[in-house]
Amino acid sequence: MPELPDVEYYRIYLNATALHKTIERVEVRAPRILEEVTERRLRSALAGRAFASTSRHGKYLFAAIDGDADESPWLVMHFGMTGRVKYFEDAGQDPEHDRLLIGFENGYFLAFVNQRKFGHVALATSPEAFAKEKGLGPDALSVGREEFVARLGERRGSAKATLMNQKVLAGIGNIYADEILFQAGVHPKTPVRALDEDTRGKVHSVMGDVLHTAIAVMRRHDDFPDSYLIPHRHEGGVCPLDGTPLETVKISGRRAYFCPEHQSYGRT
DNA sequence: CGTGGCTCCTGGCGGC
DNA sequence: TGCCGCCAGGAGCCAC
Repeated sequence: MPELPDVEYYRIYLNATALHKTIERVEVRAPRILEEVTERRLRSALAGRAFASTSRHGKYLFAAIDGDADESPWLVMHFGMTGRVKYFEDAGQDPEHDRLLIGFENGYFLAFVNQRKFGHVALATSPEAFAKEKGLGPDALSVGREEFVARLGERRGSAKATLMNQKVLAGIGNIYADEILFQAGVHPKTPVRALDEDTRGKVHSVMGDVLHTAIAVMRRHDDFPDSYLIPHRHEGGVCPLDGTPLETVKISGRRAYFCPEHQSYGRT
């Protein structure tokens, strides 16, 4: 699940559950999720401290660690293709695929759940420094139209591959790239260079609408509007506008769903 | 710089 | 039922 809207929802969830609670225990259940940090170091960075606030950049979730901060006062989480965070009280509620368990003094726990183990947990100096080191582009939710249009301008690849390139723009993955291009009326294989400025601006505004809507849908534990491509994004799915059968094509090794009637190359 | 292939993992599904 | 290959909301690495 974890593209920008999902991670933003997890961030809000952490704010509502795991802040300002002293950490007592840290248990790494799947060492391979640790990125450039040992269990020992993670434990010493967290034990006796508490999370003070959260932040997000693209698909990365950050939690600030309070106390006399050492050099790496931020916990970093990335979920890969599967995952979430879960706050719970009884050990019996420990979710499946719990790869990192943080126990608080109040008896509650926070689990980093990551079925496929493609996720990572790390420590960082700051979200900004981390994003810079990873070469991440600006966050898709806060990038302005000017910058968005300018960043696309330097590119040669397809619209979908470019939207999913975290170095161009951080936060968009396979599902939301499809949704954004559907709503913007752009065929996923359209070379970015073939998009005129109006169309790029349209993609930018649609992107903002889609991301905000997706976050709201998650907070309400609701479903996407039927006018969205997402509910129809499956084998045999049809365009919500007029029932045209959706088609698929591989881009960057991922399957792109699109409507052959409403998504075109060039102008829309 | 771009794309496609392969890889890391786990699990669900369809086909035989 | 059992086994097998394929696919899944990510991304790094490599060859071309």
